[in-house]
Amino acid sequence: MAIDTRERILDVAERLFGERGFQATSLRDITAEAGVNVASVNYHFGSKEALLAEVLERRLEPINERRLELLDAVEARAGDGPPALEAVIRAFLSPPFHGQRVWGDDGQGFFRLVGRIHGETNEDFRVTFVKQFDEVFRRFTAALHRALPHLDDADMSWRMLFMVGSMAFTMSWGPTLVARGPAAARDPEDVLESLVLYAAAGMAAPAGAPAAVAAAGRR
Amino acid sequence: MAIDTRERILDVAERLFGERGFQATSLRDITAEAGVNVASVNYHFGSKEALLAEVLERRLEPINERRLELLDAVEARAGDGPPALEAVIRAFLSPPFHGQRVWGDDGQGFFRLVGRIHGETNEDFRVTFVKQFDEVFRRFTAALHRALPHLDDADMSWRMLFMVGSMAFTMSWGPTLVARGPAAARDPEDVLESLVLYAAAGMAAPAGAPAAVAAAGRR
DNA sequence: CCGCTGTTCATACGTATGATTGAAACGAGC
DNA sequence: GCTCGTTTCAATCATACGTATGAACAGCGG
Repeated sequence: MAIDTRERILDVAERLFGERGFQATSLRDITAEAGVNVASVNYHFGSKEALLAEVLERRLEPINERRLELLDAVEARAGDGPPALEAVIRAFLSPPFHGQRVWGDDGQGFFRLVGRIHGETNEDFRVTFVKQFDEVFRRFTAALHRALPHLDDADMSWRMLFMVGSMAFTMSWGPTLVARGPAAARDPEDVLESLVLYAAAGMAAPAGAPAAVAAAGRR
Repeated sequence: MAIDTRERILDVAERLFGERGFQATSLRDITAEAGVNVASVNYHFGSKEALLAEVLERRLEPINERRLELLDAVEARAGDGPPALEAVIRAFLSPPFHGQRVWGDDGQGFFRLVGRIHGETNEDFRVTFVKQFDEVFRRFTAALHRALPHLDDADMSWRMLFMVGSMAFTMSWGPTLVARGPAAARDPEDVLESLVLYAAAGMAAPAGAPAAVAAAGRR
């Protein structure tokens, strides 16, 4: 049995949090499925919230590292000129799609959890969660600004939100879509490609006019 | 006091579900804040889940109705030709943004709830939730297919998922972004406009090639 | 063989939850 | 002003939760 209690807990927690959500998963569900004692979670992690934090960090850290690596490469390739938009976006979007079963009909685990986490937990946790992405966001915002000089700060913020939204939503609902798939079953790699094309086109769209102007000129 | 217990419960529930999430909000929180008895929820709605369903339906129904109305108008205007892409997308995206305070620094209520709901609750609830959109999805899928004949079914499904993701995410995180706003404070109408432009450009992006081909031709 | 350290265990604590009950209060219609 | 269906209420139910406790256990250096 006891290969590594800690690891077993993390694995099961990742899967269950992903399948049912954080609040809806009890420590007893986790420990029962992992074949360990209830107390072991608090022994190893301190609390349920701390367990969640660790589950996320275990995966997020390498992902964000990889994002920065890829961005470094893209920027190096671009030299002094603006980086290639599609390449920047691919650097941001691809890491979560790699290195793990993304939507095996069972687990999905982390993939789905990340999608889920965006909507869940309290405001405090959101802040903590966002902190993990601080550097990533700064770097990518700067790179995108160079690639898309026609966007002001506000436009850029919103469009990045749109992009992350598509990604998060795909993670959360992708498995559902694939399962009940209306002809949508596809390789994760293809979906990633689709997402990159979509985001790149959206990002590159002409800057929005203020509402008043847009309303006047709309039709 | 008792203007209408039912309505008071719905209002408070909408706000609290939006602020804290479904699971994290207890019936006692709701009833205390609404100034009604705990038992009244079960009396009027039957269960906590049924309350959530009613909260959603109360807002979603008019929104989806409005979507279809707008789509009717767009299609009528197009006659036999393909409908205007941007107009179709605006018909889909605009209704949730209208007719309510969208991100007053307090409430937000429903707006945020809708964003939240996508990540929460169990798989069963998701199915029920999706059902409400059956007709809307069918109609809009068809319209988009006419506007974008170069997309196959799979592409279309995924891109609609991307679009909905941007929308849901904007609803969920928009208030946070605006509050802690890095220069992003903007009129909801402007954000909607931004979102429409982004989605229209993304939707109209060239069809994705299968991964193998894309990988070969990527660089 | 001891005692130490890190881990696992069964079990219990206090609290909070969603739901239910049966009686009280209300209010429209006769 | 009484009646009867509807609505509200305080009180209670069983259950589930996250966490805490203290004993048992294993491995190992001495």
